[in-house]
Amino acid sequence: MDAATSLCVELGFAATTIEAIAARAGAGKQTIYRWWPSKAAILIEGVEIQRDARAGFPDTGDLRADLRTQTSNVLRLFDSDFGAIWRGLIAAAQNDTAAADGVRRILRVSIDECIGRLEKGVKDGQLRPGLDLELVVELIYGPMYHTWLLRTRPVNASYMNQVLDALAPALFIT
Amino acid sequence: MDAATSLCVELGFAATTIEAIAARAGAGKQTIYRWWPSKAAILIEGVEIQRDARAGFPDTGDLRADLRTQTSNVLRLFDSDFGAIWRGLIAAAQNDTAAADGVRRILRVSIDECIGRLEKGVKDGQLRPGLDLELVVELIYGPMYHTWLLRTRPVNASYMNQVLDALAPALFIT
Amino acid sequence: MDAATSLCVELGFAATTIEAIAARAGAGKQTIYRWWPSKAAILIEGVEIQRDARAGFPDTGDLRADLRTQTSNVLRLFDSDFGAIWRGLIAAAQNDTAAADGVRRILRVSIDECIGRLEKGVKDGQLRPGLDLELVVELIYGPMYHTWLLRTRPVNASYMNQVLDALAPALFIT
Amino acid sequence: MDAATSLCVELGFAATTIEAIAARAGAGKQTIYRWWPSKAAILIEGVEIQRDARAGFPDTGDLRADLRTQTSNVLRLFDSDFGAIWRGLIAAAQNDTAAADGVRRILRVSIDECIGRLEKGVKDGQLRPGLDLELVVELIYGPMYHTWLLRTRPVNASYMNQVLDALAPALFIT
DNA sequence: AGTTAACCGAGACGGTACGTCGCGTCTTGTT
DNA sequence: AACAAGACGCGACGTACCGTCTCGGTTAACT
Repeated sequence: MDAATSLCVELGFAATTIEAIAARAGAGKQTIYRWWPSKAAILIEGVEIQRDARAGFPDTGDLRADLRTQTSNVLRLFDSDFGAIWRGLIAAAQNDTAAADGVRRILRVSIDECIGRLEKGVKDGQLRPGLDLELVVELIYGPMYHTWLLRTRPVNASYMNQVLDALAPALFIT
Repeated sequence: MDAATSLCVELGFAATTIEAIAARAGAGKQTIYRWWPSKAAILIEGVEIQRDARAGFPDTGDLRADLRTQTSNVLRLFDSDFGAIWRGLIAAAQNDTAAADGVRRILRVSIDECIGRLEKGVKDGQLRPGLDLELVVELIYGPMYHTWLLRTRPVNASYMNQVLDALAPALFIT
Repeated sequence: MDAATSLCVELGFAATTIEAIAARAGAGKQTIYRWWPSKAAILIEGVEIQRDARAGFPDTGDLRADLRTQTSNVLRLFDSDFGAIWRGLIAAAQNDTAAADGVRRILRVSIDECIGRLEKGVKDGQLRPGLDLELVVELIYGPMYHTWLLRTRPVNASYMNQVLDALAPALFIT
Repeated sequence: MDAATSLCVELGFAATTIEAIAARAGAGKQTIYRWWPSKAAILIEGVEIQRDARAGFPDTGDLRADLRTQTSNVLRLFDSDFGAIWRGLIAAAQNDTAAADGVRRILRVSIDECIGRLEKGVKDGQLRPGLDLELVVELIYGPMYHTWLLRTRPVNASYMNQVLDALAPALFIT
């Protein structure tokens, strides 16, 4: 009954209760507990399913442009209903090991997709060789998450362009 | 009654209740509510007081070394009791505007301190001129928070050295 | 600050708090506690003062008529604001010895006034001699309080006339 | 959980809290609230159950003797644990409509039992015909409740004998 | 006239109980 | 057999008052 993610969108993560999810889903609480150990687990599964539906990393041959496209897509996602849920899950992960595992599992896939594209960039002679690509992902997405989670200033496409431009001398060839 | 931060350290942010804080502090619940609107507010005040006690940014004249020193100090802090509280506050900030304001207020000071040191670095000819220094802070601390909050891999001094080294071509002169 | 009896009238005895009395009286709570040990004590004093203002038992020479007049007056009192307070005090007296003393003190005066009139009735040859007059008071007022406190049916002047008529063979001479 | 009436006996009505009742009953507070709206409601139900267990009015054929027996029984009850609870309930009824309804409901049964016996007394030619029997009940029990609730003097069997003797000319034949 | 003490309003304090909410477990009746 | 429905023991919530306790500020009395 992932239609219960709707509650999370309507009321926010914190105000979403398992009781309400069960009621909204027309299910008994027990049934919920039979399938998921916690509220976070339900939403993680929801996110994973939705994620599988969404496709991978763009590849037009121009790495820098693709990174711009992809970060812009991610930001659009963060601005949508998904953003509220993702925020809540990251928050939950700070106090709940299981949630942290779920969050990490979700991120792993996205990071690996990104790393895959970066590897192609190296092959294409667009990305400096010898870089720890996991680190490159963090250099790019770190500022985004920092600004998005800590709300120090608005995060949008132009912000990410600034980030990518600033990182350019460190990452890209010519 | 900031000695109630001890509970947060012992039990974690989520398991810390205002009831327990009051009991530990030998105070009535009402007294707590008279002074702070929420658990987060108490801890934010505690963090701010402690922060005021701690000093500012190192300045040896060598910007890169100072950044290494400072990030290393911050990481040590994150590994200490403070880390658990800070984690909890950032989590709370995701679902609570007031907490978010407090977190932002705390961060602002640290960021401004960092920006101050970066400005000196520009004057000293160690940092590239023309950079948005707020952005530079995010380039440096973004990866740190990303990795620390999302727990994708361990964060330690050597990790931050990697980050600074990777950023070097983008930030530093020669 | 017996103007605080107004609160009792407005909100009922149970909902009247010493805090509210103090606020309404424009006094500090401490000042209230300096003068009275409890809410009941305040109201008892208020009742006593008001009682002293009201006069005694009617005496037209016709005992039966006087009893009708007096019971009717009492009932009118019970229907007024005083009734609500008196009800509350009697209730409080069930769980509070001090309140019980106050209630008994107030009643004593009224009962003695009634007994005084009854004694005159004996002298006048209207009341059977040899009766325990305290008991006679109870025979008359007992049904009234029973019906008023337990609310088994409406109490009004005609009810009291029935009571007096029914008691007549037991009390009055011809 | 009528075993919670024990608390009322031990501590008195006023000092009995729903919290303590729940604890003593080994139940959650919510469970108490699910079944009864207030402390008074619990005790009323307890009294009603106990009342159903106790039998009705004695009938030896001698009305006056039966009234003596019954009032004496009632007084013994008032002196027992039940007395404390009944006192508290009558007190509560003064400020609480629901409690008043409960008290009235309980009384109704007893009054009707008494009226039943009085009717037989009329048939047997022991009680004056033409009396409002409801009123007769009040003439008998009114003094008892008056004296018991207002504590103007001790109530005991000999007191009730005095009452019945005094009422005799008004009520009984020969 | 200046100082001092008593008393006051205001309201913070440590508590206790309130009535509500949601937890995770359990029982019951239905399909 | 799995399910919805929801009761259950529990624990924390945030609120209301309790009775006690400082606080300043204002009188009033007495040097």
